[in-house]
Amino acid sequence: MAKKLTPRSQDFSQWYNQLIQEADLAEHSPVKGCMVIKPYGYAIWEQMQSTLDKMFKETGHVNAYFPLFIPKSFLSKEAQHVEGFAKECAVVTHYRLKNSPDNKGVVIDPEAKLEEELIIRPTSETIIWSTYKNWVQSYRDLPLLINQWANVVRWEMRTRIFLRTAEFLWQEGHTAHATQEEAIQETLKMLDVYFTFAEQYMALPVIKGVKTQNERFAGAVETYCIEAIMQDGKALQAGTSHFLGQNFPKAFDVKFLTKENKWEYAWATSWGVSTRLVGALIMAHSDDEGLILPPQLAPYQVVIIPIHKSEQEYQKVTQQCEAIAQELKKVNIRYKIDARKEHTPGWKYAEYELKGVPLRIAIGPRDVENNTIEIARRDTKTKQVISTDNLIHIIQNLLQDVQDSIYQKALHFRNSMTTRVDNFKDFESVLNDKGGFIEAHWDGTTETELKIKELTKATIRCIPLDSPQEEGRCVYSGKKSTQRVLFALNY
RNA sequence: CGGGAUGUGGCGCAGCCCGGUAGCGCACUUGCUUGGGGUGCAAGAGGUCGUGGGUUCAAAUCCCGCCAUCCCGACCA
Repeated sequence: MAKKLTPRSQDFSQWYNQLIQEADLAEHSPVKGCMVIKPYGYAIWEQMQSTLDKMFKETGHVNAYFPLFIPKSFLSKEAQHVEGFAKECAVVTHYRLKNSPDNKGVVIDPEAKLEEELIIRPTSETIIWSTYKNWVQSYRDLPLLINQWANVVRWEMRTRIFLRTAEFLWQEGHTAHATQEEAIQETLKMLDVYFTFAEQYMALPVIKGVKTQNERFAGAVETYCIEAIMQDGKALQAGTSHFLGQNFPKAFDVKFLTKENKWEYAWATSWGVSTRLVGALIMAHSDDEGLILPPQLAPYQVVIIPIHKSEQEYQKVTQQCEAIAQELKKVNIRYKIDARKEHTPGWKYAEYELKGVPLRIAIGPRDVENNTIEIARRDTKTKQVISTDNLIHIIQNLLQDVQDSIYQKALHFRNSMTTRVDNFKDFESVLNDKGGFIEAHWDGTTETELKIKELTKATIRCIPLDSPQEEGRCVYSGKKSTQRVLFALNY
């Protein structure tokens, strides 16, 4: 092996950065915090997109597109919201450039100053609710179930490729409902969609929970989330779903007439996941040899590599590769044949391991004669020679097996990295020595939460939805508590 | 946005302390060779030394500003 990644155990973030570079996922752009998503990285995002998009549509949502630019004044209509985002907004002030007087470039044309500055959306609640105002008049117009795929900009001080970039891609759902109950149901329904997507497609075990007041989305009444643990023991928020109450409808005056002919404000939700999920996928499953992708999201589920010496062998072997590919195609398995002559098979093995392709098929002259193939799993690095009889069935099973076993592996890891703690000394030592999720009692106050954060850098990732009621004492203050919450260091 | 480190061909690095006109490995091109775990040999091509100033006869090298990346902190998906 010529190329070696820095081992995870030695330097996790260096491993992460190198993996992204070597697997050809993304690279930095000249602007701080921005990334170029390269074709292979984007292909993973496209898999996520198409899966989620289908799930959104199955739950009754439709796509639309709202503009990138938001009038500055819109942002300030919801008090909490502006406070949350003001510090990280990019602002457009002019609409024209001109040649500089010394002819050495371009300068902003001072004549072309905008009357009202435009914010580049950090999220679209304001522009969307200002639009919904015109769309909602009667209870018959509700619910409004709209999603958009878009880019947003948040001017981050400290960036990390995929996990926190200044510009990122995401989807944001924005729904309007006639009743509070329906909006809450929608919020939870979409949380479930994210949960299913994470668990079944990303093979990523996640905890459903609700955010504390302190961690809540600016402008939300309640923020729900799914939280995952990464291989270095840090938590990552993988998706959020907000019940927005009537905050935005009131700020933007979105009212409707009920059956009883009375005016009421609509009830709102919003929910989103972003390209951050690509980072989550990398950090959850991959190893020191490279990426490990769950078959459900891998751009190629199977790579086929012909092995040959003479031209005659090449013809024979690639013909067999093509025949098998046709079978894969029939059952919608995503595949790639790499018949390039400029690289040896060994080189290609290493390459596709780096890129995390779940299954690798190698076919050589001996295989053609014997009607066999060699098939190797990326996750376990095991390989076997099997007959081409019943091949598709075996591959389908293997793909399912890889999907299941990387999920199980991640689940075992999370379980082993979840520690129940009942005093602050243990809290600190577990956090320092081991990391991961800490289940502990908390007295419910922001004051205690902030104090713990100040002392340990750990935050409350969520109050798990399925966490049982249990009498206890706050791990920090010793005050009474009825439920454990999840603490962790986080991305 | 504060503290620290770094920036030399696509990638990884040496050269900088002690100024004299840029080198190594991988990758790339061509040819032969090899091909079931990153083949081997030979010949080639490729660099505004992040960027803008300054010092100097002369700057990758010394000084200052800026930009970006990485790590730490404050902030945040």
